[in-house]
Amino acid sequence: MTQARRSIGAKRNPATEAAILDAAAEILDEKGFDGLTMEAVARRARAGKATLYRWWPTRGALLMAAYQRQKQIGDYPDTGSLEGDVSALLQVLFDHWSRPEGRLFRHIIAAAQGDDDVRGALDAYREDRIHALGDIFDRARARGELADAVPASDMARAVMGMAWLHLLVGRLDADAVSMARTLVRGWTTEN
Amino acid sequence: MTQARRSIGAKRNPATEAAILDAAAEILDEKGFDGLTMEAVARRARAGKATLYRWWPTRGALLMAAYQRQKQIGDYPDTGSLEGDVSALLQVLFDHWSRPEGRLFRHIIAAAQGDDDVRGALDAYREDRIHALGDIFDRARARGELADAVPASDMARAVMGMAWLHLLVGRLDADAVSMARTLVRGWTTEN
Amino acid sequence: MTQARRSIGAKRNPATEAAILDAAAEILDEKGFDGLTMEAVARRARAGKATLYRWWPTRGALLMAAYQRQKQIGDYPDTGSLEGDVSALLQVLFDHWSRPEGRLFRHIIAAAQGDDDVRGALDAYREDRIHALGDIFDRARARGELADAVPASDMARAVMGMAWLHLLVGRLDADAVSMARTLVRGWTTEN
Amino acid sequence: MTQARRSIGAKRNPATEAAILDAAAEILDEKGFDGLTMEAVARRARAGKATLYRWWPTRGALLMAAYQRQKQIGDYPDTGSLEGDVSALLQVLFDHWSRPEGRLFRHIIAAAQGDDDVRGALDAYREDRIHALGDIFDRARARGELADAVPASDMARAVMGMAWLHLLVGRLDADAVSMARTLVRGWTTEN
DNA sequence: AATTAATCGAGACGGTACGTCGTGTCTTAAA
DNA sequence: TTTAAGACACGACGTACCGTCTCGATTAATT
Repeated sequence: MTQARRSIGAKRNPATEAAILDAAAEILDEKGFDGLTMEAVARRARAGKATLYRWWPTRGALLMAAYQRQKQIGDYPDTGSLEGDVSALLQVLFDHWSRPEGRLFRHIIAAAQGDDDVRGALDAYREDRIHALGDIFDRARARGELADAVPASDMARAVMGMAWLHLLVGRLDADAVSMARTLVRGWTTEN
Repeated sequence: MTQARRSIGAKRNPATEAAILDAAAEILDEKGFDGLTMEAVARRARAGKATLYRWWPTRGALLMAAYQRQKQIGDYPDTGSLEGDVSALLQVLFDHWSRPEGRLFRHIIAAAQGDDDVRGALDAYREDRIHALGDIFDRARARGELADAVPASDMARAVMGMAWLHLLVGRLDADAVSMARTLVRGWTTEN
Repeated sequence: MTQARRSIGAKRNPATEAAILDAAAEILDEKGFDGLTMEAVARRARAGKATLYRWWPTRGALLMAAYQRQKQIGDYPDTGSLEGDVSALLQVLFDHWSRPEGRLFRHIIAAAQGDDDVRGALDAYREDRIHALGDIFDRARARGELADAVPASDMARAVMGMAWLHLLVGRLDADAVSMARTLVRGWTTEN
Repeated sequence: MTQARRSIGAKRNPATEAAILDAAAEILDEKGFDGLTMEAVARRARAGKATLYRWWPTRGALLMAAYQRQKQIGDYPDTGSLEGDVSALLQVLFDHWSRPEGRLFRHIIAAAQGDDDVRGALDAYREDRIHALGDIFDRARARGELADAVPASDMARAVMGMAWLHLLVGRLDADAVSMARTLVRGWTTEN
C-alpha cells in the first residue's frame, strides 16, 4: 500500500482514489472519527491535500465515501411473521453496527448534525433503508397480518427510531426480540 | 455585559462563571456548535483561557453546562389517556427542540458520540427523562389502560427513539398524533 | 484574444507564443511581478502549463521575454555637450522606468539576484546599454571635451550606478540635470 | 541550540526570539534567500508558525531582523584625502558584501522591490549610511578640499550608486581606487 | 496586620490542522 | 509532434484553536 504512484494525467487516477479511501478506513478504525483529518489521510495515502479536496471537499464527504465503500448489511430475512421480521432486522442492524465497518455509522449520524453534505448523503441512505423496511410491511400485508389503519411510514419510523436510539446510546446488546414484540403488538390484526 | 471584572480572590467568581456561560450560549445561538471554541468563549466573556479550562475541561463540558442552564422543558401534561399523553409529550419535545434553546440538543447527541464527558452527562439526562416517561405509564396503569405484558422500558425506548429520530433527521414538523396512535395501539387493553 | 487555439502539429505555434507573452505582460501590469505565476499565465493565455515550461523554463525567463518584447527606450539624444547628453540620458531612463512597460525593470534586477537565467539575460542587456553609453563618451571625445585620463568604463558605471540607485530606491523624480553636472564635472577638460 | 524552551507566559520570550533569528541566519547562509521560508525557520527553531508571524509578519521583516542582528560594517577610515576616503569606503563595502553576513544585502535590495516592509527598513538603513557618507564630505570641506558648488546629496548618491551597481551585478572585485578617482575628480578644488 | 494561597485577565508559546495556491511532471486525446 | 487540459505529489502560505504556561494583580482566609 501507498507505494509510488504516478499521475495518469488528465484522467482521475483510480489507484489514488483507492489509496485515499483505504487510508481513511484505516484511520477511522484506529483513531475514530476525530482522528480522521484531511491532513492525516493525505499523509498516510501519500496523496496531496489538493487531491483530497478535489474529490471530497469535506471531511464528511470522505467519511461517507469510506463508509459506502465497505458497508454491506445483510438483507433482512423473511421469517414468516412480522414480529419475527422486525426482530431479525433489529438484530441484523445491531450486529452490523457492532462490527468495525459498522461502528462508524453513529459518527455519520453525528457528523450529519453539522455538515450538510453528510446530512444529504445520510438522507439518501435512510430513504433506501426505509424502502427495505417497506418490503417487510408489504410481506405482512400479503399474509393478511397487518391491521389496515396503521400508516406504514409511522411503523417504519418507529422501528428505525428504536434502532437508532440503541445505536446512539451504546446499547446494541439490548433484547431485539422483546423490542420487536412491543412495537408490533398493535400493528397486527390478532394480538 | 463583560465589563471589567477582576478576581475576587481565593474564591471562585460567580460573575465570571455567569459571563462565560452567557457567552457560550450566545455563541451557540449565533454560530452553532462548530463556532463554540474555547478561544471564542474566552474572548467574548473577557475571561482567561485558563479560567475556562479550570472549570470546564472540554468543549463538551461547556456545552452541557450551557444547555443545562437554560433548558426547561415544560412538564408533560396529563391528558387523561395514554395516547393523549404520548402525543402531548412528543409535541412538547418537538416544540422545545425547535426553539433556540432546544435546537442544540441534537448537537449534544452528536458530541456524545465522540466525547465521553458529554456521553456521561447525556446518559444522566436521559435517565432523568425516562423517569418522567415512567410517570406517564404509571398513570396509564393506574387507569387500567395498560396491557400487563408490555415491558415499560421497551415502551419508553420506543417513544424516545421515535422522538430522537425525528430530531436527528430534521423532521420536527411531523404529526405527533399519528405517531402516538401507532405506538400506543398495542399497549392498551382495548384497541 | 485567447480564442480556441489548437495545436498546429509538429511546429511551434507562433499564435500560442504571442498569447502567452501577451498574457504575461497583462498580468505584470495588473498584479506586478509577484502575480506572475506560471499557473496564472497559462490560465489567461489558455495554454497548457507544459507548453510554457517547454519554452520558458523559469519565471525569470518569461519575465525577460515579456520585457524584451515591449521595451523600447528612446535613443539617447545628442545635445552637443557631455553634460547635456548625460542629463538627457538619465531623464530618458527615468521617464521610461516610470511608465508601465518600464516599471518592471526593477523587478528584473531583483529577480536576477536569485535566478541565474535572469542574471544572464540582464548581463547581456547591460552590456548592450554600456555600448550605448560608450557612444556618448565617443562623441564627447570627438568634440575634444573629454579629459584623457578618465577610464570610459568607470564613467559608464558611474552613470549607470546613479540611474539604478534612483530606480531601486524609488526616486525617479530626482533632478537629472543636477546629477549629471555633479558626475561630469571632473571628466571634461574645462570645468 | 533549539533545545526545549518553555513559554514564559504573558511576556515575549527572548530565548525564542534568539532561536528564530539564529535559525533564519543559518538558513540564509545555507540555502540563500529563496530557502528562507517561514515554514523552514519555524521548523528549525522548533517554534510555532504563529510565533513567527506574531513578531515578523513577512518574510522580509524576518530577513531584515536577521541582517540587522549580525551586520557590522567597520567604520569608514579617515585617510586624509577625499579620494582616499571614498576609495576606502568602497573597499570596505565590497569586502563586507563579500563575506557571508554581508552577502545577503543584495537580497534585501531585491526583496525591497516587492515588500513594503523591507523597503521601509532599507530606506531607514540607507538614510543612516548617507549620514556616514556625509561625514566624509564634511571632513573634506574642513580640509578645504571641496569645491563649493557641488551638492553633497549628489555626491553621496553617486558614490552609493557606484557601490550598489557593483554589488548587484556581482563585480565586487572591481578596482575601488580607480572608481574613486573618477568620481572625485570634479569635486575637489584642485584636480 | 502580615502572610499565604487561590483566582483572575491577559496573552505568549509549541503544535496541529485548516483550506488554498503554485510548482514542475506527467498523461490523455485531439489536431 | 505539438497542443489544451488538467490530475498529481509536494510543500509553503497565513489563520485559527488547542491546551499549557507565566505574569502581575487582586482578595479571602489564615496566622
